[in-house]
Amino acid sequence: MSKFKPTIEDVARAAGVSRATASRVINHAPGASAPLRARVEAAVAALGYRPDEHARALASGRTRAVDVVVSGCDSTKGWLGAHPYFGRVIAGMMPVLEEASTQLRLHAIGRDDTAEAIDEIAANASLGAVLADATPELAARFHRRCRRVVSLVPTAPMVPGMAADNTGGAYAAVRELHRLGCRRIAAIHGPAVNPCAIERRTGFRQAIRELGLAEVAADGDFDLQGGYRAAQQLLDRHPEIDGIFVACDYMAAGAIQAITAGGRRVPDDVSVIGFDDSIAAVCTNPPLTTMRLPVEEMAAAATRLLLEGIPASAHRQRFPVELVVRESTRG
Amino acid sequence: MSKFKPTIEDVARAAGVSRATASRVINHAPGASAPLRARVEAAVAALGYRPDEHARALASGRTRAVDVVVSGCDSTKGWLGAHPYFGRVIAGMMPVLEEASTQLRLHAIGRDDTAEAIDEIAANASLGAVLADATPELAARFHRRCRRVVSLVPTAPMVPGMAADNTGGAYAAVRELHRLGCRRIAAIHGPAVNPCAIERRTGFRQAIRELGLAEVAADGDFDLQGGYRAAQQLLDRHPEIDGIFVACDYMAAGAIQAITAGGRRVPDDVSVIGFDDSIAAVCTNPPLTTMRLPVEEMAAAATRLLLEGIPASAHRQRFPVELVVRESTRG
DNA sequence: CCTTCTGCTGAGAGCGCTCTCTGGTCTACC
DNA sequence: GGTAGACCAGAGAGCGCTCTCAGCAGAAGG
Repeated sequence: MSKFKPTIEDVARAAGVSRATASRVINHAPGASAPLRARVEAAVAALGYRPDEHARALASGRTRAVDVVVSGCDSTKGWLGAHPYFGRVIAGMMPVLEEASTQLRLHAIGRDDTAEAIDEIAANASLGAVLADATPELAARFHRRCRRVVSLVPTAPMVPGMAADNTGGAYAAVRELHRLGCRRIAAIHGPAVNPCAIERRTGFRQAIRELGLAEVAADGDFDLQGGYRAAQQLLDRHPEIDGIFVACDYMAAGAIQAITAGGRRVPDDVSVIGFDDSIAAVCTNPPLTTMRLPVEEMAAAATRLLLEGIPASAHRQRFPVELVVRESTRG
Repeated sequence: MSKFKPTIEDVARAAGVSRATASRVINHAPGASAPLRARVEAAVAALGYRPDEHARALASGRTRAVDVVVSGCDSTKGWLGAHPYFGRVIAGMMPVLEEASTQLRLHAIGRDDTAEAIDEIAANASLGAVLADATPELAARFHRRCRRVVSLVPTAPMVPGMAADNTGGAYAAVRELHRLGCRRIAAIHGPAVNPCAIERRTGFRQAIRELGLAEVAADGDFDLQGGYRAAQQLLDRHPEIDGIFVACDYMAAGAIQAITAGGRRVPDDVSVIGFDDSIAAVCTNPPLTTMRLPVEEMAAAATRLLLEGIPASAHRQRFPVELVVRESTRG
């Protein structure tokens, strides 16, 4: 209720020490004797003192804050709100930040005004930025400008990244469909420019080639409608298809709708494997067998890297992608 | 590339004016002549100057930042990451903040350490906080401590809120089911303590009573498994059910799975109406008819309120909830 | 007993900005 | 011509904090 906000000056006075000593105690810095330490701590508790982040940042040049950057917000309508991916990124970062009592600042930037946006983020030096879905070019630009940047999608080798094994995941998905007896396996790929989509495409191709199957594929846009249309088109042209690998659960949800709308059953007639293991995977009917993208783990690792300071060495960590069996593949 | 970060001092020097004048120009404050204004603006552009947020906040006592608070993060596993609601809140706020060049800080707080969390947020005075899912008690505590707070869920009358017409929405959903011919209408409600769930329950009851139908209902926990179990139990005990109102899309996805797993068809045997119009609604099979919660609009309005300063009058704005017809209700 | 070293502590100078307050110029009006 | 008023510019005092540096003990060593 009381409007009064105590400053470190107040704490120092209450404890009968100087501002410098109070600061030392509050920041757990060495060079303060036990008795004074205790006095200051008592004063902090008594006054309910909380350091002012801004003053601290100004004086020290460091900020207890991490930026999360979501790009491509204008191009895909409702991208940020609709796609389950971003919630997972944040959910993965939050506990790590919590523990380090660091703030999370969210930035949504469009395709065009990136320079402006980068400047803005760079201007308020945070501990660094997590790039949730940046293109390799954007990531490189960011890296050049800010240094402390970690990307969550595959990007140029010089910028640190936590990337999932998309290629291996797609490869494993196809092998799984094949193991279950599928012999006419098609793919619904993501946007041709998306780095993750590219890797998943590569993994799919590799598996198909190794298995000696014909490559049948259509493109979606990582959204539901795209999945629906692609599945429709695929089944239309290749009615013999008995398994579909879809590069993203959200598209897979659309694909399942298209398949059943076309009078076929999932998984009896067509098995479907998605990618991500997002909320979309559990909402479909039947629930989706999918390749789990460890988004939370990746985001947490990226955050830790930022918090600890990026070593010159650590670049491009790979995370395994695992099969999660549900009911869209025949048992 | 250049590590040099120009300060307002540099701008002033380059423009040949004092720091005060430079500040006036940069902040679009009155009291600077056109020629000087032009010189300062040129200097800003030439140097690539960006005001330091921290210094500005420290000096002025105001921050261009808005907090978003997500509570109940520890109680429900993966709540933040899994539930589509939060992404929509952020998506709604982002454009408004963008325009006002204001930052978005995200806070996830648990059920227990709320006092600590409130203090922390209050300490770094932002423009205010948007409470995404706070209980009425938490909202009241926040309001007492910070003043500038807007809740997105129904709450105590003294704390400003943007709330959807949950009651009316649930009422309308039941009327719609009835209009389509359903005569044995059941409900799957949300948690008994959740304010939104309570309102939806009220709306459901009111409609059922007016229609002279028997009240049949089960409880879920706003999650998929809860919806599944509730639907299973409902159909088990009341096989004659031909329509279900589910208080949240995510639960409805589970309900649809349970209904079809039990050998009935949606919508031929049982019509289902959800609530929210979240991503879950489009991923189900068939896609879900639902009551659209205008989350983005509510979040945007809340943000605007914070940005403009909350007038003493404006409390408890209500947003209409609209029917979105898809395929889980018989045509 | 004096010097050197170590370990605490406090004084004070900023960090980059805002904002009040003073002073100075220019127009308007008596 | 003198005074009031309006308007504009700059000086300077902070905002709350960090961090360097100097000072002053007391311990150790000669």
